[in-house]
Amino acid sequence: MTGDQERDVKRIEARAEAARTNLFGRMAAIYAASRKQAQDLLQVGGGISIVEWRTLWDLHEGGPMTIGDLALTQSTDHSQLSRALPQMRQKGLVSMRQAAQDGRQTIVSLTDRGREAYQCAMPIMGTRRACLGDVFTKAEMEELIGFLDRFEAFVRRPAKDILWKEEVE
Amino acid sequence: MTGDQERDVKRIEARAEAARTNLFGRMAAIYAASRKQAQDLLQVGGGISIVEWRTLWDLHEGGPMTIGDLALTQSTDHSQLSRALPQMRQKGLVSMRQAAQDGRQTIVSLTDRGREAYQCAMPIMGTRRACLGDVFTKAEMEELIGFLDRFEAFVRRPAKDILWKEEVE
DNA sequence: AATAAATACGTGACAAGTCATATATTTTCT
DNA sequence: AGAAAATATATGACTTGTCACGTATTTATT
Repeated sequence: MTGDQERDVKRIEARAEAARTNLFGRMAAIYAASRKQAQDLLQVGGGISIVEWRTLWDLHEGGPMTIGDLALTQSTDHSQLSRALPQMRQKGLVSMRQAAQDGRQTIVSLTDRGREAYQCAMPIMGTRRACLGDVFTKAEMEELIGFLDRFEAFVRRPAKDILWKEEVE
Repeated sequence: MTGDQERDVKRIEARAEAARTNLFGRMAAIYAASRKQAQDLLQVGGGISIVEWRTLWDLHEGGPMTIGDLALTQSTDHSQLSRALPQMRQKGLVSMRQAAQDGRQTIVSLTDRGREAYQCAMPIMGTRRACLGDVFTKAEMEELIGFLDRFEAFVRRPAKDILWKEEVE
């Protein structure tokens, strides 16, 4: 009974080591670290948020687009943009207008001030990508992206599929 | 002027395609999907949260440990555990007591009910890992983990390092 | 021994995601 | 044309993660 209540450092270390090879757990920690690094960098690059940076970048590269386009490009929920865009408009970074052809859509465009904000953050975020390019060769990066494609396909499977599949076997 | 205000579908599609090879952006979307899948599965496996599942699992494998041990094993902030553990104790899943050797520490242990909750969720989460094993060979998985080790080392670099490095070059 | 520094944990505030639901506008069907 | 279905966006509620700061306890220093 008492033995079960004891803290066993070796056993705990073994557990931590096992966790290192758990892809799901690793993704959580790695993404959290990646996000924090981006936030820190953007603090230097004009004090904008990650969502704002993505939006400036997408609008700069893709030109004016709807909120749905932005959500699709960023693989995120449109609600995140619904919340961020009014603030960005207030800061003068983007302009928004109802689409002429389809009144449900909102067309978002970069303003001059938005372009300035992009130019301010871009070198910093570009440096980051350049540094990442020193960590992986082109071939390795392609391989990693390929792995991630497969992993993403897996995690997008509905929970049902995963449970059913095992039942059948 | 008007041209700049037009939504250009081809250009937007090109932007979305470019985003596919952006590791940072991909990580965000993939982890979000992974988390959602885990939440859905845990809904079936006893209705526990991800933090609760991790904690049950770690305690089951690693035995009684401190809150700090749990945070380290899960590579997460201790605050997350500080919030989750009182609820878990209230549900009767874990017991907590002040460490004898060090009064600052709290030793967390699995209760019988906690073991039951683990046994309930484990088959489902185990099935998930088994299914992932069908997606990657052992060698591929090792390679992927190796890539992630390197990526993690990169995203854990302080923002300063990344900016300074480029200045020097 | 007394003080200073480090450590463990609790808690408030926030960012970035998710979903569900509501509303306005289009599109489709009869 | 009118009704029904689909779509685009807004919004509230929630989870998972971060940091900063406060307090209690332990360890180190003088």
